[in-house]
Amino acid sequence: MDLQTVILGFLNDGPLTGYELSKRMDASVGFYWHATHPQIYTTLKSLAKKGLVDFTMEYQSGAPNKKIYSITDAGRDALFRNLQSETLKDEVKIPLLVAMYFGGELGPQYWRELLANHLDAQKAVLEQYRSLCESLPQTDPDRDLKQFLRYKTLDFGIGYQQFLIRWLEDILKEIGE
Amino acid sequence: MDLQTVILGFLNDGPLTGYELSKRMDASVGFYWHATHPQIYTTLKSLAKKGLVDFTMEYQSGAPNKKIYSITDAGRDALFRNLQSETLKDEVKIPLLVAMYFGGELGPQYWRELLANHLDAQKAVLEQYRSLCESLPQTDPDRDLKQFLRYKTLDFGIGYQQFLIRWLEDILKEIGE
DNA sequence: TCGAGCATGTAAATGGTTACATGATTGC
DNA sequence: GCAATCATGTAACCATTTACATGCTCGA
Repeated sequence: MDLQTVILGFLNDGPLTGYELSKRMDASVGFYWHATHPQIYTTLKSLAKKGLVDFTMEYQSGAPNKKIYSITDAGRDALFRNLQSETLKDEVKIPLLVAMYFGGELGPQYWRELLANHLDAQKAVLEQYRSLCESLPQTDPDRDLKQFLRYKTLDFGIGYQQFLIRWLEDILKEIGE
Repeated sequence: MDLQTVILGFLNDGPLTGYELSKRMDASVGFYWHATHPQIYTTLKSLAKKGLVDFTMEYQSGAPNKKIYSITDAGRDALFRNLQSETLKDEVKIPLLVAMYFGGELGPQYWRELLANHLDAQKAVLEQYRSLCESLPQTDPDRDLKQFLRYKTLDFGIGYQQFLIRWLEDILKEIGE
């Protein structure tokens, strides 16, 4: 799985500019696959060179021009081939856990403060996910599998945040908040 | 936070070779910060150039030579400076969730099978963490904060796997296993 | 004798971040 | 007038992966 597949996935829902792609990613898949805008623009370029996407220019007077990208048939083939042929190995880097593993010497006061701040931040993220959740229709899998699976990826984010928050609260209780 | 900090963290517990470092990472911090062996060797080299670690050669007849790395005083300073000055932004890439977001068209049968396989794999990982957990002493934070925090990072792994497994089981129930 | 584990690395390529660079519009 | 948002990209650098490369020991 790579950024190319993610971008093809978005374009499979309809044409988008690089900018819109970037925004959309930040607001959905971005929570479990992040990309910056230079990365997106360069990847779109290389996808176009391979013929997996194409684009039309929209010239706007009094506003920046737009390059509207669409997926091609070859792109659609590549998308579903990639989605199925995945090793599905997660890549995870959580600096907080590294710091906890090595930073015992920083003392209980340091950890109380840092974990309390972290807890607040994670609660804010949970609220963000919950408000997203309200705008998303929940359907049953037989009716609309696609929508159901998308809903479940957001549900994952909410469940994960809830787990994280409980875990942090437990630690804070134990080291005496 | 970067690999340099992680390596300095390990060496702060005592001297190690690149190989031992690699093994140790795989069996602990590796679950939330992974590195391959070429990465470790090149990072050790650059840490040595900066004077944050040094090494002694152990020549072994009838076995490969060892380079045993130790942290220097400058390295220890850098370690605790880095641990404290972290932005703590997580980096996460979970291909399964991307595939779910874009792969609704693959059909219920495909997802039943894939998720069931994934569930088995995650249960195996949980067992692995649990057996690690048994070999790790659990102390209270006032006695040994360092050991307590290390225990909690493993506890995170166990809690996360449990959450993941429940989440997968729920979905499988809903799409009719 | 063959594979697994120990032990070290380099090289090439890819992936990703940060900084640079431009320029219009809209609302405060 | 300034900041934010829209909209595009390049360049330099750093991080990471995969493949290549070597060679010894020990147990099955």
